[in-house]
Amino acid sequence: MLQAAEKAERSRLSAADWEAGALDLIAEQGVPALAVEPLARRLRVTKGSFYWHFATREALLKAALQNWETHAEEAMDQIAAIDDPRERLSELFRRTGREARTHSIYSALLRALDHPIVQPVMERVSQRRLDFLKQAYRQVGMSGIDALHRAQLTYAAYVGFLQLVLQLGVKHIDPTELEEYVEHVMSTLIPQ
Amino acid sequence: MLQAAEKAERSRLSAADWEAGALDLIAEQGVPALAVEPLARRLRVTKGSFYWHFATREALLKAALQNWETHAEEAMDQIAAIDDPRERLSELFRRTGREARTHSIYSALLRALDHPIVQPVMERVSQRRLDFLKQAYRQVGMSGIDALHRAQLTYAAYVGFLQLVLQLGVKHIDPTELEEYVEHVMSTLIPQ
DNA sequence: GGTTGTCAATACGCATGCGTATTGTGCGAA
DNA sequence: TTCGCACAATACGCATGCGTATTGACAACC
Repeated sequence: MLQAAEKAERSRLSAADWEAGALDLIAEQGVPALAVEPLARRLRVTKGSFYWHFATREALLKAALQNWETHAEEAMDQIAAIDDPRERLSELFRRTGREARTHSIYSALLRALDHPIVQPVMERVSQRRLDFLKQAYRQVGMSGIDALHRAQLTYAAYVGFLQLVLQLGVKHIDPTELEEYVEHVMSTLIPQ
Repeated sequence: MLQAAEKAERSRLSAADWEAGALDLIAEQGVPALAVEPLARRLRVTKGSFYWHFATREALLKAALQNWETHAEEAMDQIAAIDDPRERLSELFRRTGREARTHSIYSALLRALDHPIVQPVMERVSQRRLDFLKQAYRQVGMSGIDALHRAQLTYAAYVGFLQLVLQLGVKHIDPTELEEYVEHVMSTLIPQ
């Protein structure tokens, strides 16, 4: 993180710097907080220069989400490379507890699902993850319909977990407590 | 629903009318969409009269959330009256699929968890529901820590489900398909 | 039938955000 | 050295939202 801050040291900014700063803002304060003037202040310039890089605020949002989506897909591909489906699911669950930034952005995008630019991105990412889960559950022996439902249940649990922990702080992310929770989730959702 | 619209027929409005209209707006477009001037237009008056009833926009939000919280508690109390814990959990799950408006508001509030007025309300409601779930799981024979984790998992699944269905429309709320999903969730989360 | 209380309209001032237009500046290439 | 490109600052106009101040209207009550 702080990608934006470090670049801000340099005298001049590129489009990539603005995109990184946009993701920082989204992660910290959500999509509605991504506004041109506040972001410009953050990057120590005025908004006058922003419009050299992007036509509109929406263009920046689109570009930033594109970056994030690519990053999210790469992370998925890594896990998908694990052969044993049970091991793959475990790794997926465990990673959810870590990688704060990626999940911060995901959580922020969840809260902006009604936004016309955010929605198609989330639709694609969610569908990929659901397919991923469904396939894994099939490979551990569940029927098609059961695998689909279990995938939906798992994904819903993931989404709700993010919402509750990252936003509400229901539990204060005590690492060992989190680990125990993840173990419970795995033993409940992954058939033996 | 349409509580606001029907009242709008009358010549003069009360604070309760503004609160009902506020909840309508929140349900339909989320907390950020609750603004004085748009709401006034909706109610066919100008904002000049709003400030006779409420000191600030925040005061309206607070009052509206108070109403909702009371309503949510009453709904919970109804289910809590069911003796058999398994039956109680089933009823809870099944109701989630219905009652669109209550859950629309809940979903909207979820997306506004960072708002200082929304947060304490959601914290209370969430804690009550978690306690409710935990107690039910204990009564069907789970240990304290397992019951807690299962309650958290259940609640996260509920929250995620709302987010995905109401906002993303991952599945288009086909009633029979939904029923099957709920059955899967129950058989997965409620121990036999 | 006049007075009062209750709601509503109008008209402000202020802040923030978007997008545009114009001008300025520094660094690398010619 | 100078020219020009790539970024940046300044200064607009416009829209929307908050909150205030003032005046208006209508019904109930005396």
